[in-house]
Amino acid sequence: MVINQNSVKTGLPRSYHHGALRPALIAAAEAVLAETGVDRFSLRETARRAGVSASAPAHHFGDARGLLTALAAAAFVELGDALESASRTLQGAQAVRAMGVAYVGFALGQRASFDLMWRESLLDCSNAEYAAAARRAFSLLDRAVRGEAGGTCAPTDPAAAPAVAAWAMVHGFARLALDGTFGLDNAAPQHAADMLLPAVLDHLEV
Amino acid sequence: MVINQNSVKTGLPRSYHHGALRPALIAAAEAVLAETGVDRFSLRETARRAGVSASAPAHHFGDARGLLTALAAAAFVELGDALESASRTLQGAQAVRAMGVAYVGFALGQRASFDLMWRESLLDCSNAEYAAAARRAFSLLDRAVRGEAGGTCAPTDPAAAPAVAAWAMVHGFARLALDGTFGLDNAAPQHAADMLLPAVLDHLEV
DNA sequence: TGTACATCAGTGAACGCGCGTTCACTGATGTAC
DNA sequence: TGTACATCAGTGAACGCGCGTTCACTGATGTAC
Repeated sequence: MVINQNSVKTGLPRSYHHGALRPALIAAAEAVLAETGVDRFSLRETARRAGVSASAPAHHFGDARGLLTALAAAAFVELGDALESASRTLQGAQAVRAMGVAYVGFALGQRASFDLMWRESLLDCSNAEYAAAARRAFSLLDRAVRGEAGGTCAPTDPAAAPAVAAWAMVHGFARLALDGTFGLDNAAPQHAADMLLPAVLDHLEV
Repeated sequence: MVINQNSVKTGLPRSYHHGALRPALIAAAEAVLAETGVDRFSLRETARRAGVSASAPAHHFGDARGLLTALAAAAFVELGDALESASRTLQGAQAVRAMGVAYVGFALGQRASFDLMWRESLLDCSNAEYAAAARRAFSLLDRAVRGEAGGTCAPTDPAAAPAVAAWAMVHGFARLALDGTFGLDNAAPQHAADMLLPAVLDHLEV
C-alpha cells in the first residue's frame, strides 16, 4: 500500500486518498487536545490539522466520541507503561511509591490526556480497548500493592481496598494539583509534586 | 422593600422588578446544574427557570463565570459545614475519618456542585469569597489532622503534608467513584463508598 | 406632602460563534474473471 | 494482461443547534428639596 502522508507537512500535493488517515487523526487530535484542553477540543480543528475535510473523521471513528475514546484508551496504555517501567526493578512499598510518583508525573505531564481519561460524558466507557487499558493500569498497581495475590480482581472487590487506597491518594493528589489547589500558575502543580508528594506518600500505609 | 417573588411559582403577575432576583438565580442555577451536569450548564436556561430574560443575570453576576463562581463558593461553604458537623464531637483519627466519610458523602450527594468546585476553566478562582470558602474547608481538615498546630497554613506548606495526604485520599476516592471506576450505573459510587471506603481509610496513616 | 430626577433592575431583539453531523457526490483502489 | 465493477475513503456544502453577550430601551424605585 502506498502511503500518502498529509500535504500540510510535506508541501507536496497528496492524492485524494490520504493513505494513513487514522493515525494522522489520532496525532492531530492529541495535539489539539494538548493545546486547547479537553473542554475546548474540536473535531473540526482536528480535521483541519490533518488536512482533511470535517467529515473525513467519521469514516474512521464514527463520531467525536469514537475518536476521543481511542485517545483515552491510548493514554491509559501509556499510563500503564509508565507505571510498569517506573517499578520494574522494585518490590513492595518501594514499587508502590515509585508508581505513585510516576502516576502523578503522568498526570502533570499530560494534563489534557489525563483530564480526558476520566471524562465519562465524552467517552464510550464500554469500549473494549478503553476498558481493557484502564483495567490493566489498575491491575499493575494492585499487583505492586498485594504482590502475587494482586492484579486479578476488579477495583470493586473488597480485597482490592489497599490498591484502591493507593490509587485514590495519588489520583487525588494529581487532581488537586492540576485543579489549582497548590497555586494557579502553570508551574505550581510540578512544584507541589516535588515539594509535597514524597511526604504525602509517607502517610499511605500499604 | 417589597419582595416580588417569581411569577412562575405563584402564578400571579409579578411587577417589572423581581425584588429578589439574585438569590432566585442562584437557586435556579443550582437546579439546572444538578439536572444537566456541569458540562451542560446554561445561563439562558437558568434565566428561563427564574422567569426572567436572558440578559437579566448580567446585572447581578456580570457574566456566566460570575454566577458559577458564586455557586462554587456556596458549595465550598456547604462542604465546610458538612466537615465541621461530622467531626464536631470527635478527636484525632476519629475526626479525620468522619471528615473523610463526610467529604465523600458530599461529593456523591452533590455531584454537579462537586464537579464545578474544581473546574478552574469555568470559575474566577481569584474571587475572594470562593478562595476563602475553599481555604476554610482545607483548614478544617488540617486542624483535625494536626490538632492545635493545624488550620493556619496553606496547603502548599510542607507542614500541611499530613492534611494534604488525607485530602488527596478522600478526594481521589470520590473522583474515582464519580468517574465510573467502580461501575457506570448511578448507584455504583454510593455502593462503592459503602463497601470500600472504610477499608480504604484504614490505609491512611495520620 | 408633592414633585423632579437620578439610579436601579429589568426587557427583548439581534449578533456572531463554532460546533458536530448529514448528505449526495466522486476519485482511487483492488479484485474477479 | 485487460477490463468491469464493487467497495473504500475522501469532498464540500448545508443544516440546525443553543449558546453568551451586547445594546438601546423602559418601567419602577427611592431620594433630595
